[in-house]
Amino acid sequence: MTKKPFFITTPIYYVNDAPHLGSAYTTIAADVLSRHYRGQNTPVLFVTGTDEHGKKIADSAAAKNQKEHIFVDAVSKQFKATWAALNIHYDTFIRTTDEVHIKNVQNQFELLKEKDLLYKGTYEGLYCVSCEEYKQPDDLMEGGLCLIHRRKVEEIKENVWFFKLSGFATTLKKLIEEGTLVIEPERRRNETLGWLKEGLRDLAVSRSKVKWGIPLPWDKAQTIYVWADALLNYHTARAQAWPPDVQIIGKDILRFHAIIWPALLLGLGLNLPKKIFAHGFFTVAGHKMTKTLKNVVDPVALCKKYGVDTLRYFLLREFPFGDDGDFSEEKLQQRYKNDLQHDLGNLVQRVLTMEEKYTVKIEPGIAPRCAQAELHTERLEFDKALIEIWNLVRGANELIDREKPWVLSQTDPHKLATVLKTLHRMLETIGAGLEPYLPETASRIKALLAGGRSAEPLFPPLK
RNA sequence: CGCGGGGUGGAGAAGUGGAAUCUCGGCAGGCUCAUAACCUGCAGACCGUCGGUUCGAAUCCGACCCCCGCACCCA
Repeated sequence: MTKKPFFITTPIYYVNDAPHLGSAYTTIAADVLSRHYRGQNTPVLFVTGTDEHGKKIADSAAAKNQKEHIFVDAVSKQFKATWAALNIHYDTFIRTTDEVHIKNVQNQFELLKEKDLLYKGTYEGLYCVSCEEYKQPDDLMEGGLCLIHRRKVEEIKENVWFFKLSGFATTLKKLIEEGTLVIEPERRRNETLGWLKEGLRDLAVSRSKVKWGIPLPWDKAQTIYVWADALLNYHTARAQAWPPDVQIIGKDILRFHAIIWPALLLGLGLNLPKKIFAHGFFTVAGHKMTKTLKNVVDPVALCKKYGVDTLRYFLLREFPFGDDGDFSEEKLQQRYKNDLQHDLGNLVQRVLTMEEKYTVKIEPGIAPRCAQAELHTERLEFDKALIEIWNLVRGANELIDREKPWVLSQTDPHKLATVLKTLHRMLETIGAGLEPYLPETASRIKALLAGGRSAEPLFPPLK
């Protein structure tokens, strides 16, 4: 019997623009987790992808004078290229324009209808004819003017299909409280329970005015609401791994994943994901990262400048996954200089140099694992896992200073060999522990320890 | 209004009843195997405010002040 793969998902990313640091953050975290499990010989299903329907995307395509499918092909490709640049090893890349996904969404909607969970109702809202979309009262200027077009929004009604979300509040609350559906960090769980306590409203799950989307099978004039379409991607990708073990999301989309998504699954009679983990957000040099501020950070550019592993390290080390934090290139450089270049890079260099200089030959061994780090990784405490590994790095540096191999080489060759062997093993442990986080560095360390030479230091000084 | 989170040395954080910890930065010293790296030590916080519980509170309780997020745009 084959073991059910450990099923990890990221959200599928909306392709109305190129990938940015935030999507990279989520995806790197998922990659680290899946590399960790693969390293334990646990089969993994790691799914990511792109969300390609909806009016915003039709608009973005139109702005470029492109057909929708041409546009989404291009951006989706860009996401794949970004993940390749970031060393992300996913198993499945789902696109919501995939034929198999469209079929699946339509089938699931048929099923919801059969189960009497959909009904036709009236959606009312403030509509801007120029934007062709509904506005929230908060999004409007005084006098009910659309911010973008400065024209008065209209109160309109349309007939759409509703999902009976309201009926699931009690069940969801129970499932979350008893821990069947785990939501982490705890504050996000509390937040979700708070929403449930306030009660749920039924959800409009079709749109009569959005053309670029999946048609409702029985009412082809309407398309399926993009979030319902998008959430079902996880089910399309399921393989033999249902349900997901961990679904990593950003805190902004908690409501969709902690409420709408499980309600849909309950409605469909499917098992719920075991855990939903909502991570925090970056500010950029203290400011919210938004397109209007033009401070959106391009992860690929950072990789080119500092190396993939530097970016992966910084993002996961700088602050706890789940908390908010701040990104700045200065901070990234600090981390590079202190942690990677000086602590780790220099340590590897000095140990290898001593082995060579004092002609001590050390056979490759089986490195003890860093169990503490692994435990933290499984809890998605990536920063703590890295701190554990760096405690080993620091420990090795301290050991060198304490034992003074350069003295031992004159006085006690036997002890010298023992000390260098200990250090060598420590580096093996460090290298292995780093594999999920810094895969490139880990394999370079491994090669160096096995006797390979390299002219290029692990982390050269920044220019 | 309400709900959720948060306010700890110059900066960023850990710490949920019992000698205030870590990293960066600053200062001083040591070492020479090493990528001007590494190691050691020092200075620096009355833990948002006020009040309470307790032998004892950053940690529990109450009030208040300030910051951030909150339903179909967004990792």
